[in-house]
Amino acid sequence: MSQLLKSDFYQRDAREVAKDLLGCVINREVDGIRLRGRIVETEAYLQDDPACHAYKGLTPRTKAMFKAGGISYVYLIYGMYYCFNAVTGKEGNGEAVLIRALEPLEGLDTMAKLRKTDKVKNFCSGPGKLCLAFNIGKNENLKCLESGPVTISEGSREEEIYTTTRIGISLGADLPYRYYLKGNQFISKK
DNA sequence: AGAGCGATGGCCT
DNA sequence: GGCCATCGCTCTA
Repeated sequence: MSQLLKSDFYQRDAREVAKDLLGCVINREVDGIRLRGRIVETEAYLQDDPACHAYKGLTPRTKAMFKAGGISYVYLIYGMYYCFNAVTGKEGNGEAVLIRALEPLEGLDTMAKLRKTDKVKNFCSGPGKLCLAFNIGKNENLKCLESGPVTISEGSREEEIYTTTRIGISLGADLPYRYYLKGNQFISKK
């Protein structure tokens, strides 16, 4: 079993963490079954960035973002989907990395049930999809990424990193804060 | 392959 | 009351 990422990994600029998370592995247990997925697509959100939930300051929803890096920030979007973020930076900085897509590694049968599809490429190829596949919801908000219930461990990356603008936002749409692995089949969008 | 759109609920003004 | 860091279905081609 490879090493879990430590808090100092997360307590850096979200853009650096977003790139370094590519190739790392998310671990989760659902009904005694181990689920693992390799991170292949991320987006960085910074406090001085108008697309960031923390842009307007601390609110009940965004309090996780202002804590020290190394915990989760999970929120509900469009009334029906959750998005999973790794909080980054020092305490008091409102920033995080959105995990947008995973390459399924282990527990594919469970993912198929949770996603109600047999198409592996459709299991985790989007932020809402991967939360369904890993059964991540509001209970997983504000949790330590080293102790769980969701953890992230070191991985390997041989692919080149592509950098583009972020998906699904209007403000800050020109900022190049989206990162993904070149040629990977499990990203949400080219 | 791609555009359009409805579902659905919490947060914030 | 308006706005979403989305998804899957339908329609057109």
